[in-house]
Amino acid sequence: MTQWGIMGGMSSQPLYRRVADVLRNEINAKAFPPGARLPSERDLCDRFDASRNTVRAGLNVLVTEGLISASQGLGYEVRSHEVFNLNASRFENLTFPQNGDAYSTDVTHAGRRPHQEFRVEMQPAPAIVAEQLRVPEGTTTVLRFCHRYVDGVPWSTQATSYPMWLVEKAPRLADPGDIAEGTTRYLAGLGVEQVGYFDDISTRMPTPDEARLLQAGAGVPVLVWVRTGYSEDKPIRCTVTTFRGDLNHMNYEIGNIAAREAGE
Amino acid sequence: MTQWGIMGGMSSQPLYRRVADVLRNEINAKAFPPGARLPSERDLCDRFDASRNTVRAGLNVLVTEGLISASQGLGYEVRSHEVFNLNASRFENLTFPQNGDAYSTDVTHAGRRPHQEFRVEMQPAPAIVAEQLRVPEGTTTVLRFCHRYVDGVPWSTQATSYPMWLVEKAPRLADPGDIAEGTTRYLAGLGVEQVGYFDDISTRMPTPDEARLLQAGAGVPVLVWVRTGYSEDKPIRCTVTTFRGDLNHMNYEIGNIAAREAGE
DNA sequence: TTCAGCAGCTTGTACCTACCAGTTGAGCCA
DNA sequence: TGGCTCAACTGGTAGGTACAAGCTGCTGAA
Repeated sequence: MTQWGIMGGMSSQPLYRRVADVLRNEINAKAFPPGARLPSERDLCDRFDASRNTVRAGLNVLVTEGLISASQGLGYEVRSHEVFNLNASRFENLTFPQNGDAYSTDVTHAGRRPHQEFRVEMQPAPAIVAEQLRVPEGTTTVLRFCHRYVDGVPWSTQATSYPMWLVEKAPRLADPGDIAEGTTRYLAGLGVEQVGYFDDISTRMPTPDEARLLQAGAGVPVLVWVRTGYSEDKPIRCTVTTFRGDLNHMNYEIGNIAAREAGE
Repeated sequence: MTQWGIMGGMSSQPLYRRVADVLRNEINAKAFPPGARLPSERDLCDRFDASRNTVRAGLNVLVTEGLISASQGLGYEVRSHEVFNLNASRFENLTFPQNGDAYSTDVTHAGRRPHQEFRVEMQPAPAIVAEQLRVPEGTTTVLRFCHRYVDGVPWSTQATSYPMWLVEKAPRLADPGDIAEGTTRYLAGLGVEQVGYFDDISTRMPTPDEARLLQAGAGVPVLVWVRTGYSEDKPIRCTVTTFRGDLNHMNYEIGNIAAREAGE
């Protein structure tokens, strides 16, 4: 048996790291293509002449990196990524608002099946939202929640807050269920026109709640997209969207990129 | 001693998860504020009546979530986040190009100390870049690398690829070192004007190399920002920037948000 | 007074065992 | 044939041990 801490001499890396490195290289070299299963922990123990704990530590590195996922009874599987591109600068185009909501048309257009669940609540505004809407923290706002799925897979969760002064003008915001023509259109019909947005994009590891909702395994970060919509004189809404980072990219088009479309 | 698998009865959660949950709540409730040190593993063993392995498994959950970081000999510390906002829609403003490079002015403006290291190489274009520049994969391009620091902390790595036809027109692109007036200006002076951008933003866990370069501990995802610049008729450059996700947000301003600036 | 070195703390790596729990397929019985 | 059980795999959780290695402060010698 290998003695502790003596190390092969040729390598100063800890054993569990070497396990991770070797497997990572094999995965990247497509020796284990996406969807393939790795050998079992016990097999890897034999191969690397290491204990099960050490092999597990190595595999855990790859799980944390989002390269593989583990399931009890089945083994370790190489993750595959099929990303969805969200064009955020065209998403709710100011000059050409679509009928209905932008998400459904976008997903359907990509040949995939959208599904969404709505929920409406009145809640005190969290700090980040309050700051964007320029109301005191804790002020009541109307929150429209939305869980979105693509082909049955949880895709994103969205929560839009509207300040109370706007809800008084536009009472249907507080109705449960979707607003068929789209909220942007509904508000425009009432004389409240969105003339601009401010977007803030960040990333972090999901909270346990988010990981459960989005079915994001360990090693999958989330993209957090905060969009604040403005009328001529003040902010009118703040939408916080949380995406699974392994499934989504965000795109922005700035200026004239006619050359891009021409070439495609 | 607690017998294996029998569980306290009141809780079906594994012990290591309860350890993680309790500590996470205490951290979020500021019982351990950012920068504070957690009790040592041995102390936590006593507190939770668990083995060191189990406590370590619980702490590892929080490390993976990016909430805490560990250092040998010192203990576990609660991470603090001071984020830097990068205004990507103003960053290289098409109508008001700044003198010098945008990053330095942006960072200096925030009252912080910028530092960057340049490197120039000729390399075959990787698949993603080749697709954006619309040249065959593996075609030689000029790559300008840049490692950026803020207050001495590694902040981002940037790699800009220029197609060879452009380098023939603009030979200084292949010179080592910075281009003082900014590459955008230099190119504009040669009649190659950038009229638009396409941005692609994604997130993932860093590769081991990236984690080393950015000094990103476990549980810190990276933001990957791919900006392709277009002239009137074709793509002229592709910049891939990799940020530490815990230190950076990206902002976009779309349409008229005069109301935002007015209120600040 | 200064500083080298050690004691005593911390986490890191590595090994062992034992048992729980999910998945699958072989094989038996109705 | 259909359906059930069970054995044999998979990873998940939990306990233990030992020693390596990084950090800090005390202590004693120069």
